[in-house]
Amino acid sequence: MDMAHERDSSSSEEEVMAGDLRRGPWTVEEDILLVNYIAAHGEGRWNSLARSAGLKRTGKSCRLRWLNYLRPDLRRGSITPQEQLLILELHSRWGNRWSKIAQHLPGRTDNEIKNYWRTRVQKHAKQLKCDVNSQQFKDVMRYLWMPRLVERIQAAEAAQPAADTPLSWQHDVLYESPELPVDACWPAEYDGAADGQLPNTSSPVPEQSGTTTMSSSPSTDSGTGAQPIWPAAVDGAEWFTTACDASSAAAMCDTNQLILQEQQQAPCQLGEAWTSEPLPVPAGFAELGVADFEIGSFDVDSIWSMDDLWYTQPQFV
DNA sequence: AATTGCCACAACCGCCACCGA
DNA sequence: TTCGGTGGCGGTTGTGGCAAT
Repeated sequence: MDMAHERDSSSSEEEVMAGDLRRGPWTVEEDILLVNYIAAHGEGRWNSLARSAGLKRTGKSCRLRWLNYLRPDLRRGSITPQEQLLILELHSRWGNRWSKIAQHLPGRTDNEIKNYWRTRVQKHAKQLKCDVNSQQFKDVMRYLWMPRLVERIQAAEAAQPAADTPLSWQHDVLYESPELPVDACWPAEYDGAADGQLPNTSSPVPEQSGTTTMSSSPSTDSGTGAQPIWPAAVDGAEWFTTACDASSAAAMCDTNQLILQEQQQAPCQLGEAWTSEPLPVPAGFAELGVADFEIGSFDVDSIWSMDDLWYTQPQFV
């Protein structure tokens, strides 16, 4: 959306004046002022920047406008399936830590991700009549939406193979994550994974020692602390290995591995192809008709209620 | 054609942490 | 140690666009 740029700067009647400060939508002139000033003087010291640039805005407003809209490295356009998948995964790990999640989606802002979550994901949770943070909804994401997203990604990549696929940058942002020191968390089996080669899937991921910053990341979404979203029977990295690509799977394995170790669980086992050994998807999941969080793809009338799902497959919860 | 309701997104608000004086 | 300024973050609200009626 480009409301501010489409806005007639003279239509200021809805803009609120608070003292000498302007509020409401930004005008083209204000944007130009801000961009030019930052180009000449750089970011930071937002309050003084606002005054020096001649903007009748608060420093906060300038900062937000720059970070969320004017920054040149912003990635415009709708959230891709790859990004959706990453958001789901990272949110399952960190909860509503939007800025933290945004750090792993180049060009996306925390505001954008937050809006995506609220407008798409929470909407579907509401349609399913369950809490977005409930285990039920997380299972729907895990067993239904995320595999479907992966299928879409795979199909798109098969149709248009590229040297630097979206999943490659997804790997990059996870692999290069400052919280995931390479030496500490990137198993030797994954050497070359970034080039699209499959890891040595016959070897389990080496045991990791110590804790990481992951352990201190509070999870605000479930109240259960950091929980790997993957089922215990089949680890998430497996799931991701064959369903996505090797590099992303390895990165996912790394992060999940760290969490799993904290919980004294078995290390993730790479190798069994999720696509050849599918997860025991509960009966009814496949018929839900829920592809992803794209607008319009969700026909609430065609799906079962969450109660139906779990009452018919209670052993799967 | 007009109205209504929903959706997505930009922007704001309140709180908090950090930092320097 | 205290305090004010600043910036970051998550939650919430306001608004334009658009589809449905």
